[in-house]
Amino acid sequence: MVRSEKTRQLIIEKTAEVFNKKGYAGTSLSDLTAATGLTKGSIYGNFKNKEEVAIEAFRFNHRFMVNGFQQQLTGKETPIEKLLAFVDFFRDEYRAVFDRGGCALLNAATDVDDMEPRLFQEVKAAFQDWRSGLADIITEGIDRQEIQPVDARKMAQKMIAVMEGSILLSKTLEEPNILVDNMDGLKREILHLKTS
Amino acid sequence: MVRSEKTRQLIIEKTAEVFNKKGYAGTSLSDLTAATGLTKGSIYGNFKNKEEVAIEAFRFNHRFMVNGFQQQLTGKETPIEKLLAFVDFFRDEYRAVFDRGGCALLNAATDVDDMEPRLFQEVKAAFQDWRSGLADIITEGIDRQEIQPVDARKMAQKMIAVMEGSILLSKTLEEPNILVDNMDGLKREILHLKTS
DNA sequence: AATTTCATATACCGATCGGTATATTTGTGT
DNA sequence: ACACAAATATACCGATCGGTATATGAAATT
Repeated sequence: MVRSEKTRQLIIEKTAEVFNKKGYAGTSLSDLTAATGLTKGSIYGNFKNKEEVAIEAFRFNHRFMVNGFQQQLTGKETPIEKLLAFVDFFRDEYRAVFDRGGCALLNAATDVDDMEPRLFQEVKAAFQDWRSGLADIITEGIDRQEIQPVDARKMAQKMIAVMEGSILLSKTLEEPNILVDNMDGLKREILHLKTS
Repeated sequence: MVRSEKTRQLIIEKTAEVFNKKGYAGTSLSDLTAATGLTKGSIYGNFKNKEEVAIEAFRFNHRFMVNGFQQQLTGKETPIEKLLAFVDFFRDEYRAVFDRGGCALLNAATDVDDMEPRLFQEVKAAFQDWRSGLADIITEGIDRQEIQPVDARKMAQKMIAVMEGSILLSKTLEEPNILVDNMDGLKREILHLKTS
């Protein structure tokens, strides 16, 4: 990796958490220089503007979560197991998520207004991908006759809503148990989908 | 109402939507003067600083939702009916909520970092009140033997999570049906709590 | 109607904002 | 060792930030 690419990655990694915690408008360029130890000149030598840094930072934060999902998914064979793995990521890794400022999708979705359309599209696409991924797993389970014939997309949307809403409430009230309890409830709901 | 008090109310009413849409850091004083048609001098004659305007704006936005709940609750007698009324507020009035920038609690909770501790405490208290209110209704239902003996607080937390998460997803994907579907699902869940 | 009081507008403050032109440094190939 | 290229730092830009002192205006008191 050439020098510039290394610096670019450093900037993304170091600023991702700041953007996630303080939001786009709330993060200034001096926040970025403070977080990276670099100067404005160096940042603008590697990025077109603040928005581009924010987009890459969001992608990094999103990838962090996707990687967490992937890790929980390793070895899981059945669709039911896979669905439970998503829920377990938040249930078991909430500390890592909270320490980084919470779910990047939740934060970015509320933070971004119409002033940053590119970032908004990123967030929207991320949610759509997540929904598709979950729906595909559910559909596979239905095809395999391991899951009752439900509306896969609707079930996926409900799961995302419970997960995101629980993160919000749990983090705001500073009560991790809310997340744990709700994730346990969601897992029970998933298990009830099994064809018995 | 004296003149100053009227102006104060005008500022709160006109800026509440701006704060809800653009967030605390994203809302500048020129946004406030533009929204009100007043000048900085007038605003600072009625408020100590920007934070104080933001706090009152949040209270206004919060009250807007509480009023909506109250309206849906009028005439509802049984605990089950009351719980359904909360869900129906979002199900049926989502357009009003979305037009104002979404749920004020959701927005403020993610928007506010540790830089605005007073505003954060407001949001936290609002969530706690909401949870208490719902839990009290559920407890009443259990006492009346109209609702199965569940953990009232946990059920309340789950309801809030589903409602908030659904608003987030529905608004971000610009698909109102997500909210409608999830609220219908939540209502079914509530009805299943009935002692049959 | 004159006076006083209180609210709003004007004009300005230093600081910081996002961004850029240019100088300096760093690493690399010869 | 030297020259070149690429990357980072310095110094600066106009604009806007949140906030304030003061002037102007409108309402209420007498």
